[in-house]
Amino acid sequence: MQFNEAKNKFVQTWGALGSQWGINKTMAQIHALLMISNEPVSMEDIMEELQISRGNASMNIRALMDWGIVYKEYKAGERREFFTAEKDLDELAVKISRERSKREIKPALKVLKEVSSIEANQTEEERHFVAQTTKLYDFVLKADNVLDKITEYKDNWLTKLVVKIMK
Amino acid sequence: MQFNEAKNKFVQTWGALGSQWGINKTMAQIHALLMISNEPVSMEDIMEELQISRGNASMNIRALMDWGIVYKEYKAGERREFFTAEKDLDELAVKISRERSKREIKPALKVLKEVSSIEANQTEEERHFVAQTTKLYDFVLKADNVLDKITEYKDNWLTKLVVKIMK
DNA sequence: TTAAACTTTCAAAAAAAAATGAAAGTTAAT
DNA sequence: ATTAACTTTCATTTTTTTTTGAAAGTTTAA
Repeated sequence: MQFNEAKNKFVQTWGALGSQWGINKTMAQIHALLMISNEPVSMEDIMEELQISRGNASMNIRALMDWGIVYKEYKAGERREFFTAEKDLDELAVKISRERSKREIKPALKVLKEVSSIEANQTEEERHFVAQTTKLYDFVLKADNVLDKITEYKDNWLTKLVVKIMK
Repeated sequence: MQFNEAKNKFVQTWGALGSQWGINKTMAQIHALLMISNEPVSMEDIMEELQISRGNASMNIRALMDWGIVYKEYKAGERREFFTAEKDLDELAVKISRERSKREIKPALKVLKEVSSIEANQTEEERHFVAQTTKLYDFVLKADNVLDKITEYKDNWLTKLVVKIMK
């Protein structure tokens, strides 16, 4: 396989994986592109490489920066902006975990707490609802905390986790 | 909050959470509905409760069964089919992990292995590509293995994990 | 201060994903 | 073997999500 073919395949695959996990394809592709680039890339180059419009590029780069996994860089004597991705994978995974927890898990937990706290003990149906949503709340809360603890190790959290599990 | 309001809120929230993680809304909503139901539910009832068409209900129930988290049940003397969800949360999480690993992670790993194995050491750009995709392959493989190990505990894996991490 | 070089925004268009519903298929009781 | 009761399929429609591109906004150099 040639370099260009491999590069393209990687970008496409990362994009598809993103979609499957609820991240828009272009956003994942831009991230892929920056991940494998050894130097900062301009918006122009991203547009060119992925064949996307300026608006699309701008919005998705912004989204990646909001996630904290892409950084803006300036080159001396250059007017335009360049972008780089967080290349440390431990750090990348930590940031993605934290964001998803904040944006999606925490709000869901809030709702689970609410709905599991209703006064409803009249019917078997209602009792089951409360029991099940309570279990779910406990489970999700615990999972969220575990994730938090794991990613607190920061450097090499994955390796440290492997060690803990194997012992 | 009333029971019906809470039930509705839970179903909507579970549906939204599904979307954010790449699972179609209706599929997640059907799952939510079955999770909180204390007895098997007919397709008719699912359609009625979620206000969806027969085709939509049928296809998404099928998808949930393919995931192994919803089961078909027969009631004595009843012609039509009823459905129940896997209600054990440890088991549910294990099944979802296994499926996502099989469907998404494993194929991605295959591609990562391919693209990181190209003979490309001419330019700095090519060397960086190989280095980065190799790191990514190692990382994803390790993460996938960790997930596998954790879910092998089966019963109470989450609690057991908490214990391991705290020690 | 002007203007050129660049970025962002957002209404409209396009593309992708999901839902519908009627026809085809299946099952099981008589 | 027939038919009523039910489920599945899939071409078409609808909805949702994503993308475009032109106008507005911003920044910096002269």
